[in-house]
Amino acid sequence: MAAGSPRNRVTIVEIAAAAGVSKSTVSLVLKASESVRPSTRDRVNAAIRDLGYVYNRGAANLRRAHSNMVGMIIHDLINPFCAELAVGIERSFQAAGYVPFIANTAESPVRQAEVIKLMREQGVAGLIVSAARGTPDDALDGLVAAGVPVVLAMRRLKGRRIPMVGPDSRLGARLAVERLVELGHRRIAFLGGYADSVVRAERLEGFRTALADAGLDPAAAVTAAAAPTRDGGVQALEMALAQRHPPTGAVCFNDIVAFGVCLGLRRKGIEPGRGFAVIGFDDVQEAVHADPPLTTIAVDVMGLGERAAQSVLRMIETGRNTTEDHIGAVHLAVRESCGGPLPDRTERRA
Amino acid sequence: MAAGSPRNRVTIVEIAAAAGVSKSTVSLVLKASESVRPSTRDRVNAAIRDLGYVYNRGAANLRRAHSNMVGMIIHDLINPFCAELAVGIERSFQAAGYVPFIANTAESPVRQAEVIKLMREQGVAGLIVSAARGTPDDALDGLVAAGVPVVLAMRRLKGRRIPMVGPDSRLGARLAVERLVELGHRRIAFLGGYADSVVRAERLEGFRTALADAGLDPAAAVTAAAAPTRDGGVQALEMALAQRHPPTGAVCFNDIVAFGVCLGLRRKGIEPGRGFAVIGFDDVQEAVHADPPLTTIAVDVMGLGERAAQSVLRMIETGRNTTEDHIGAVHLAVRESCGGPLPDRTERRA
DNA sequence: ATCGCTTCCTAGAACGTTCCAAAAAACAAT
DNA sequence: ATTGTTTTTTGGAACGTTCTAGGAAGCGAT
Repeated sequence: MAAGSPRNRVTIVEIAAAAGVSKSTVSLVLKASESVRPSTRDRVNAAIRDLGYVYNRGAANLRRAHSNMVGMIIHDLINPFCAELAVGIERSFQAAGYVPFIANTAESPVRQAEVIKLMREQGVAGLIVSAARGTPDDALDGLVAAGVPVVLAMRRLKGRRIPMVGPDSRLGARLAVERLVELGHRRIAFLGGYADSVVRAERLEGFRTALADAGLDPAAAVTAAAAPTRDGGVQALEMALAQRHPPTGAVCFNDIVAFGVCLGLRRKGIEPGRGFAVIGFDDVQEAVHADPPLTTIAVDVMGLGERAAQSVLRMIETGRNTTEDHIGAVHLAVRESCGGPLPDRTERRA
Repeated sequence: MAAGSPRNRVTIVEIAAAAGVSKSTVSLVLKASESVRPSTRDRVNAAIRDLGYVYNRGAANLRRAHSNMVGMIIHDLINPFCAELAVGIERSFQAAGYVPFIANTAESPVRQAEVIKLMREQGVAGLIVSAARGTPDDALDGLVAAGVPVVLAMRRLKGRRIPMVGPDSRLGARLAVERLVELGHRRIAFLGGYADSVVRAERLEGFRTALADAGLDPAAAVTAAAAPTRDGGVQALEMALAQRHPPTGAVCFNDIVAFGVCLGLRRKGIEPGRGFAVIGFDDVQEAVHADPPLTTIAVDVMGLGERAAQSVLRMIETGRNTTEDHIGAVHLAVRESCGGPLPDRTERRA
């Protein structure tokens, strides 16, 4: 029967004794080896069931080349975009027979360093890191030097050849600008995101070149940095509207900022989508349910997560470190927050 | 210098050799023992730094009574409420020197069983489980029989004496009803949540007794079950409004449902807070930023998470299993979605 | 019977820590 | 110097697996 006295686990040797075989045989049964006679296998499995045996991975990892544990370090789990990313990654690892563990750093590089240390001590076979803001560029050097496969998500580390997966920020920003230009806007702002953010720099670059290509002056465009939060969106909007020639539409750093911008507009009596066009970035699940539904750059987060997981798995299995990035496709999901005609159905994701 | 050939880790013995001491001494230094002479300690630490030693918890756990790893199993990480809970729990464990790992089950009991098995194999010292919908009542029996400290979050398991932490659902629902009654509402609905949900049953019970205490007929009140999502909120609202005597206000299963209800109202040309009163439950971070800002039952998620972590830690440290529940305090956060006068400042959390 | 060949099973040495018991070193008091 | 006491240090046996090499059983052919 189940049980077993608490605090004294059943081991492989006890199973061996109960089944009348050696511990080696039990080990073979555990890894579903071909070369053990069916009758023996059944006897062992019965003992495993009867004694309530629990496999001890810690002990096993001591002998094996690498564990089956992988880690994902997320810079802000409360952010729905990150949560979706984490879940996408987790799913792929799970499917591949690895055990994924999530840790949150809440944008603290200090905390991140601790978590990385702990993951290493725990013996992770690979790691996906969505780096906290202000992460020093050498934060992962130890890990990489030790040969642990690492893939960065979203945020790059300067001067390091660590593979990275993320959406095509430049193209996304360009698509947003093109849409607004098409709708007749001439004064377009870029709102939100921390000024020191690498991702923001990329989106801003796409924004500016698209503006130039459309014959507009990038230097004249309002760009307001602010925290990538709803509050930040409100602030950025206020900054933008306080200009001499306020913009008539905005590309936002991400959806959360866009929500804030919509909120700020309403507070000023302006209806998003009618008096002012708003486009977000990411296409989080709420975007389609927002009021008004948010026009945004859809990035297929889950797909990005799967891709990151695949990269790590490949590195683990081949033992070789890729340096190849994966820039995910993006597309414009047209909804109501930017005005203009709508597509046939309000779409969601590719 | 850093490095060390990949795939061949530095061990305690090598540190010992480098520092000219025995491995026992290195072990003592690692656990910051008092009884090692400072000069020796420094020598060892220098060797640790120079050789790039990484502690191997797997090996250590083999000898020790229990590991320092704790697990949290969350039924839906994409749900902001759950994410906030997870982060709160994580923080407490971290502060106590334990290593918390998050796993998401996406409401799948099958997945949950796998995850629990993996956590056990990994040798967790304790576990916090926010059970997936449809979890069989015996899902944790093995864990409990083996003496692993477990605390349930939010959802109880029938017929088991496993401690649980969660908000005071009955009181919360009552506070919401009392508010609406105070504002003059007579036909109040309860919207959203799966019909088979234990949490919903509790909230519904509080809703009904409060209604009865206010002299209203609980049996006459509309209660519409639906998925606890924005879409579910929209559906539940439609059901409610289709009644012969439609309600004039609603207590919602949670904030997400409430957001859906607000959305549905707008689509019908009704302004939440003016034509129809909406009260949510949980007070997720978005509630205060929603449009209109959501009146809701604030539950202090982070506090709940901390409390859950404390319980597990106590069980780990004392080796005894509590069976004591913790029902967290709740209070009404009055904002605009229910109409009526506002407090001085739009508040957030206790 | 003995020999080869499979097929199935096993002893025992790892793996990197912790911890007990006891040795060695350091110091203080004679 | 010797002794006693306290402070430091150490050998070596665990812990629960995996894995290599080889042993035992079974079986058909000589």
